[in-house]
Amino acid sequence: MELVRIYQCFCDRTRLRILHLLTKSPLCVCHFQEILNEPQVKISKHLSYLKNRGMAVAVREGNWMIYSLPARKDAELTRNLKCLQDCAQSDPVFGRDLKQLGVLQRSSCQPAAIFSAGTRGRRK
Amino acid sequence: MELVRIYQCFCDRTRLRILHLLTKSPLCVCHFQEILNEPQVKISKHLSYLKNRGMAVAVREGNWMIYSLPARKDAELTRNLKCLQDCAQSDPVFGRDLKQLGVLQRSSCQPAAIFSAGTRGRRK
DNA sequence: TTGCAGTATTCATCTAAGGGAATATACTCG
DNA sequence: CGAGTATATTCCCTTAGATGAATACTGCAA
Repeated sequence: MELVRIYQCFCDRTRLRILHLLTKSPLCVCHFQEILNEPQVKISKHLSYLKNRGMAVAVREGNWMIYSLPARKDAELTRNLKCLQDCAQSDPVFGRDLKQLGVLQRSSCQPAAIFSAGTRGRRK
Repeated sequence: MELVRIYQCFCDRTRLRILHLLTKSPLCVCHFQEILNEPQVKISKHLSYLKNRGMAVAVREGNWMIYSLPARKDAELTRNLKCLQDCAQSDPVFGRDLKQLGVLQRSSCQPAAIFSAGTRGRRK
């Protein structure tokens, strides 16, 4: 029952915000810290949790660890991520996260891998 | 964050099977026992869990307690139940549950409320 | 090398949850 | 009423998970 593992990843508020952000862009740990305004250990552990369950992959870029969604997602995950994105539109928390994400992406330092892995975008 | 509550209900295998069955028909506790082949206490507790979180409602019909999905579901729940149904098609566990459900519905005793509340069907 | 930034891990604590045995409750029928 | 059926609850145990403080690790730059 693969599905249960997905929902286990979805069933924590912090992880849900992380996953939602990941549907938009790969991000490094410190970005999550800023956007979610949560301590480093908390973010790092939730990312580990996701990685251990195959819901996220990490690549190193210098000091940064860039997390993203797995390149190949099975149908169940794809469907549920889509559903999450739909649902997120009606919850202000996710809206605020996206807004913060925009601010960050427009700001100074950006590991190159974020853009090579994800959205096209200007380097700083 | 209403969404998290939904995923908390979804993140256990037994509950997921229960919810999936409920998308098809209201059912009483003993039906879940038979279909899922799990002990009464286990079923009963998971149903309580769902009820306490507004994911199920119960009405008494004589000795039976008939559980069903709430009549009014918000958009998030509706979307996720739909997603669950889609995903369920690719997992044999859910398929077997549905088959068992069919057997039960064709068999002898049926509390009236199951049909008044849910699928049209012949009373025994 | 040293120092530092970014990240991960360890240790400890607390709480929620899952599970089962036994018991209690609610209702029906005779 | 008493017996039986269906369901809920209590008690107990065990484990997973969430969190934070402190510490360790990793790679870069001077």
